[in-house]
Amino acid sequence: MASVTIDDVARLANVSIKTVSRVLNREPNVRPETRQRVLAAALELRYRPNINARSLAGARSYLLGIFFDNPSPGYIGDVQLGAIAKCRAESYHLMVEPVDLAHPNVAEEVSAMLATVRMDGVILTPPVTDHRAVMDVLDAAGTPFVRIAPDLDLERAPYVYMDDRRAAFEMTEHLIGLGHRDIAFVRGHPEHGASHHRFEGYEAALKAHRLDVRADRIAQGYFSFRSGIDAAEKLLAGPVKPTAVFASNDDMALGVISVANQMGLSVPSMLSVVGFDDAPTARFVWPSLTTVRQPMSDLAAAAADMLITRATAGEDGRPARRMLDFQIIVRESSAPPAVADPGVEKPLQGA
Amino acid sequence: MASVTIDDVARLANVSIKTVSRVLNREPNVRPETRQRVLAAALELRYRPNINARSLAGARSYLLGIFFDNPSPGYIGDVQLGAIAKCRAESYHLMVEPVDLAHPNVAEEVSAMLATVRMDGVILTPPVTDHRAVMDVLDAAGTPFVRIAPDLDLERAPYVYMDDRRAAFEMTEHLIGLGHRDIAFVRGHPEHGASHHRFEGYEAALKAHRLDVRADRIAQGYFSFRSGIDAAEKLLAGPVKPTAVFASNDDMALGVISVANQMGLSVPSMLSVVGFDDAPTARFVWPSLTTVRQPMSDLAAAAADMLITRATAGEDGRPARRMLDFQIIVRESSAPPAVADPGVEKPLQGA
DNA sequence: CTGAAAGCGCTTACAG
DNA sequence: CTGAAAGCGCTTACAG
Repeated sequence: MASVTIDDVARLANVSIKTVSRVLNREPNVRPETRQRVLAAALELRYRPNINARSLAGARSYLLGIFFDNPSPGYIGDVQLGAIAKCRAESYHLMVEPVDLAHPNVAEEVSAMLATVRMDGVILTPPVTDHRAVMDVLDAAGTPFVRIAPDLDLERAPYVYMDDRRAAFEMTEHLIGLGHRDIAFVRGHPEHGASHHRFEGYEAALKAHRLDVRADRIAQGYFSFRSGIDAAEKLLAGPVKPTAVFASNDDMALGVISVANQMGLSVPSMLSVVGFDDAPTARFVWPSLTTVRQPMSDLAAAAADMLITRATAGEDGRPARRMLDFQIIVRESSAPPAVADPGVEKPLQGA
Repeated sequence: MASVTIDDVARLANVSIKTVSRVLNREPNVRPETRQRVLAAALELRYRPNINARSLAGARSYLLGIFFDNPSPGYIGDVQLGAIAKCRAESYHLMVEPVDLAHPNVAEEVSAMLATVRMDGVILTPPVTDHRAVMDVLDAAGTPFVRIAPDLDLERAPYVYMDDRRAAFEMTEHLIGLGHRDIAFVRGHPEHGASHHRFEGYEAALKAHRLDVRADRIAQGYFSFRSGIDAAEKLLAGPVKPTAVFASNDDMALGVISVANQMGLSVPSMLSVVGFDDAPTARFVWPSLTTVRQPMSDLAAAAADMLITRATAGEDGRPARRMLDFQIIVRESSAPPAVADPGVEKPLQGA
C-alpha cells in the first residue's frame, strides 16, 4: 500500500532524487559508483516509478493506445498480443480504445479521449486505419500514430503492412504447383485496397505460368461468408468446373467449401479451396484451410516498436513504413486435381 | 497541444479550482447557479481532466486492468468488448496486461506492474482467474479484483459466472426434445470445475427424463480438438451408435464432427452433435454448430461494473458474485434422429 | 558530476 | 457554500 517512492531510494543511496532520476532514465553524467549505489538501493526497495507521476511531469507517458472498431473477435486478440509483447519489453503499457466510426461525433470522442489520457503513440487497426477524421484529430493532438495495413493516403502517416500482391501470387503458384490449371478467384470487397492487390497477385501468377485469366472464373465477393457462398454458386454452376478456388479471405473460402459440400464436390479431392488471412477458424474446419497467414501480431509489434523508439519518420523525412513477411500455410483443403491434365506431368516453366 | 486545465475553467467561471473540482466530481455543496457556470465554462473550453493528475492526487485512477494468459484469439476479443464498453460509459479506461503464469516470477512481475500503474481494479480471466499467487499479489497491493468464471476458492474473492450445470441440462433437453434417447457425452478437462458442472447437467437431464446414463456413452476429453477426435472414435466405434453426441466444448464437438464425416456418418441427419462455448468457429463450420453461448462479453462487463461501482462485497459482507444468463444457440448440427424410436411420438414426461 | 527549486494538473484536508 | 494551501511522485530547467 504505502509504496516506495523516489525519495526512499534517494535517501537509501544517499543522493538527491534528481540523481536517482538520472540513473533510472539512463541519462549521462553519473559516476559509475553512484549509479551502482542507486541501482542497488532501487533493487533493495523494489522501487517502481509511478507512471502517473512520470507522465504528469515529463514528456513521456509510457502508454500506447490501440484503436479498434468492431473488431472481429479473433483479430483483436492477435493484434494485441504483438503490441502487448513489445510494450512489455519496453516497460510501456497498452490501452485499448474502441472507436465507433459510425458515430457522428467520432472526432470529438477521440479528441476527448486524447485529452484525458495522454498517449505516447497510437496504433490504428483496420478499418480505423483509413479514417481521415481520426487521423486529423491525432495530428491536432500531436499524438504520433502508426497505421496497420492501410489502404488510403499512404503518404500521410507511417504504417506497417505485408505484401498482399506477392502473397496472392505465391498462393496461386502453390495451386499451379499442385497441378491446377483452371483456378477460379473470389475477389474481396472492392473498397479495400488489399482486394485489388490480391487479385493482381492471382492474375500475375496465372500470366507468369501462361495460364488464361478467364472472366467467368472470377466472381465478386465482399469478404463475408455469405458473399463466398454467392460467389461459389456462380463459379461452380457450369458443367466444366474449375479444379480450385482461391478466395480472397478465409470467411469467403468457408462459404465456398460449404457450397462444394452441398453440391457433393468433395474438398480437396474434387475441388481445392484456399483462403487468405489464417482466421482462427481456418485451423478447425474440416478440411482445414490452406491459407495465407497475415502476420497481424508482428505488424502490431512493429507498429508499437516504431512508436516507442520514435522511428516514425524514414531517412528521407517521409513517414516510415515497414513491410513484414507473410506465410503460406498449407493444410488439408488443397491437393492435386482429381483428373490431371495430360500436360501436367512435366514441370511448368515460370515466366 | 497546450491543453486546457482546471485553472482555465476556474478563471472563466470565476471560481476557484476547488469548486471546479467539486462540480466535475459531483460533490455536494455547490450552488446550482455556480454549478451551471462551471459546467458552461468546461463545455466552452472542452475541458477534459487529465487522468494522470487525477490519479496522482486522488484515490481513483480511472483505470481498470484485465489480465490474460495465452488467450485463445477469439476469447480475448469477446471479453474485452464487454469490459471496454462498460469502462467507456463510466469514463474509465482499460489496460490489457499479459500474465505469464508459467513464468517462475509471476508474482514478482505482477507486483511490479501494480506498483508502476495504479489500477482501481483488475479483471481476472481464465486461467489467471484461478491462480492463487496472482490473487495474493493483488491482495497485498490492495487492488480489488473480480474473477471471471473461477473454479477454485470460490469464497475468496468476488466473481461473475454462468450456470454451466443448468446450461448443460437444457442442452441435453434440447436433444431429448428432438427425439434423441441415446445421447453420448464427451467430458471436459477434469481439472476445470466447469467440466464437472456440465457433466452433472447432462446426467441430471437424462435422469429427469428417465433415460439411462450409460458408462459406454461417456468419454473423457480435454477440451482440445484432438481429444474430441479420440473421444468420438471410442463413442462411435460399436455397431449400435448413439444418435447424438454432446461435447463439453466446441473444439471437441468439431473433433466429433470430423470423425463422423470420415466415418460417413452425416451430421445432423445420421448423428446430431452439439457443443458448448459458441466459439467463433461454431458459426462457420459446416454444418454450423448447435451450442451454448457463454456470455463472455456480459461477464466482463459485469466484472467491470462491480469494480467501478465498488460493489465487490455482497450484503452479507462476503465477496459478491453475479450469475448471468447463458443462451442455447440452435444451428444446423442438431436434428431429430434418423430412425425414431416408436415411443417418441408421444411427449415425454419431465421429472 | 550533482542537487535545490519549481512545476506538471489535479485532489485532499482544512479553514472560514 | 467556497477557497487557499499543501501535496501526490515524478521530470524539467537551471545553477554550481
